[in-house]
Amino acid sequence: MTNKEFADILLPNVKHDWNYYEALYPKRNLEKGAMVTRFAPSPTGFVHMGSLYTSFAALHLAKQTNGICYLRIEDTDGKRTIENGIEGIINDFKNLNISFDEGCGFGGEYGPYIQSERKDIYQAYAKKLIEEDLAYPCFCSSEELNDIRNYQEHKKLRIGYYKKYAKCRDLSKEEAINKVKNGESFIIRFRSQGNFENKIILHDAIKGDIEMPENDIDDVIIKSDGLPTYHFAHVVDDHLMHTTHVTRGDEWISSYPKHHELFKLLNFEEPIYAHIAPITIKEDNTIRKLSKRKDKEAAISYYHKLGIPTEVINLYLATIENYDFEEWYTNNPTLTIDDFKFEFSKMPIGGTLFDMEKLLSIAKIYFSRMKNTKLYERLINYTKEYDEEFYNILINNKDYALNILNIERDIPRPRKDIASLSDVKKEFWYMFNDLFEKNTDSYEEVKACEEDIVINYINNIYDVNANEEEWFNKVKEFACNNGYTSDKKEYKENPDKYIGMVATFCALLRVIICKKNMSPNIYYLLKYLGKEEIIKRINKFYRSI
RNA sequence: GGCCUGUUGGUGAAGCGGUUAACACAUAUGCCUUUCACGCAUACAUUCAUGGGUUCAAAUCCCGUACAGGUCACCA
Repeated sequence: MTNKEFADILLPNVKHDWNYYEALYPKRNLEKGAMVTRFAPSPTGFVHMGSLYTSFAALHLAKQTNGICYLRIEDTDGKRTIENGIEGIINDFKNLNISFDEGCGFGGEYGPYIQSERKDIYQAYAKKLIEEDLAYPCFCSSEELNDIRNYQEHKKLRIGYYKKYAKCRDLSKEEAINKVKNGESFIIRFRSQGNFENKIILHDAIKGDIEMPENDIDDVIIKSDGLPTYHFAHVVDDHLMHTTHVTRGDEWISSYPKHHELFKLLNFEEPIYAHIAPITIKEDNTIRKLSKRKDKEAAISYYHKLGIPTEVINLYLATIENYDFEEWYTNNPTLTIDDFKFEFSKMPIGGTLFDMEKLLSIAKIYFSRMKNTKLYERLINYTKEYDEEFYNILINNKDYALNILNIERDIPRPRKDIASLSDVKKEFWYMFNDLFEKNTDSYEEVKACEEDIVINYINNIYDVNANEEEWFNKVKEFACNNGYTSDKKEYKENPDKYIGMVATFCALLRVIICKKNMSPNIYYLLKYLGKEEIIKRINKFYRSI
């Protein structure tokens, strides 16, 4: 029996031979240096921080080299695939405004991009290996495999299906065919040519050179359901789709020797690998990968609810992805992530602890650079979904709201007190009369003078049309004539002679207006509120003390 | 147990044989200011997990130890 006949019996329903697929997927016509990358998730859940982080690198590198980044679905394990998993992933990316150049849900010439639809392709290449005597059927049951394993463990041997422990490796074709005819189920393993004593080197784009032993394990390539294992699918797909750079989690490093050998046995050119360290989290003093199941901050929806835009998440991911991104970003306030040149060599080698505080601080910078019109627009979209009351107020008072949002914003060093869209209300609620009336917070502590003084100031001194400098000079003059001083030294020496400093008077005005000791420049607050409302608030304040 | 990786302040992180050990977040104090914020300044690693070795010189190179992480499936 020839090897070809043997292969035909083992894998009988293969439509095409591997040469067909080689011709079907010709080399890509891209400019020199263009990277072809991919993001290849399993459809086991929604897109989260971790997947975003990994896809982020692939997307950026492809984009900045005028290459291609595609989306491939790795669903060769039917048991783990969840319902609507594939649609879920595609929708998540679309909602995040992330678009792949090609792939599942995005079109392209190198599909199908769903592995379960590529069964014939994998089998064609498995047949090639069988024909070349580089793969063979294995009939071992899981019990037998366990026995081998236990024996190896007991004898403190290296664990695995290799050399003399590979029971089916030396089965003759006839023996194998008999078993097939008896209806015994089988899988296909590749016949490793490696030697554990030899060393190979993984030239990783992120981690540098890593030396490890050559693979000598006859790993499974086709499972009993006819679908490939990850290892085989990876090698076949990335060859056929002409991936130049494989970005994936660093948990794959230890299977590199297998992949290396498969590329060699199949005579494929090996891509460059970039193994990405995970984003981690500390729990009970141990460090583990950020988990979409356990960690609320892993879910993108968590940020959506808070009103933290995806751009902020991207900025955060960029700062951990390349160590010099953050500095670049602060020095280039007008540029965006797309203008930054990412490099594999600047990615972290070890896992990075997730830092919410850092993310929020990035959010503050992001919002501080945003124009009031854009902020308003974002706010409308956000409150429409999460805060109907505020939404209506914003819609009905657009120009006013725009003014409020612009306080200390359109200046060289804008305030940084908004980290999320939900913070806007927390920051500015008191500037909306409806919200102020409803508010039940108590006034923060402040040193008050007689009510008459404040009323007198508003009625007779305060001028809505004054500019900031005139306004302040008048406040100062008025305060000094009414028991306050502007002389710090003098005040320190004779504190009892005065109600306080000019600052004390301003603090009083602030608390009267917004109940809080912290707010943007009072000049603007007074101006936008108007005399009538200010007087109302003064009355309210003095009634409360 | 085998194989692989990492260990620099509260956190991230630069550093690649000679530096006062960058920078950012956080924290604290001070200055500025009408308040808060912004901004500015200062403080926070006498030292780079640890023990040895190489060297005139080591966070940086080598070896051991400890700790942490990954991986050893018909899961990806």
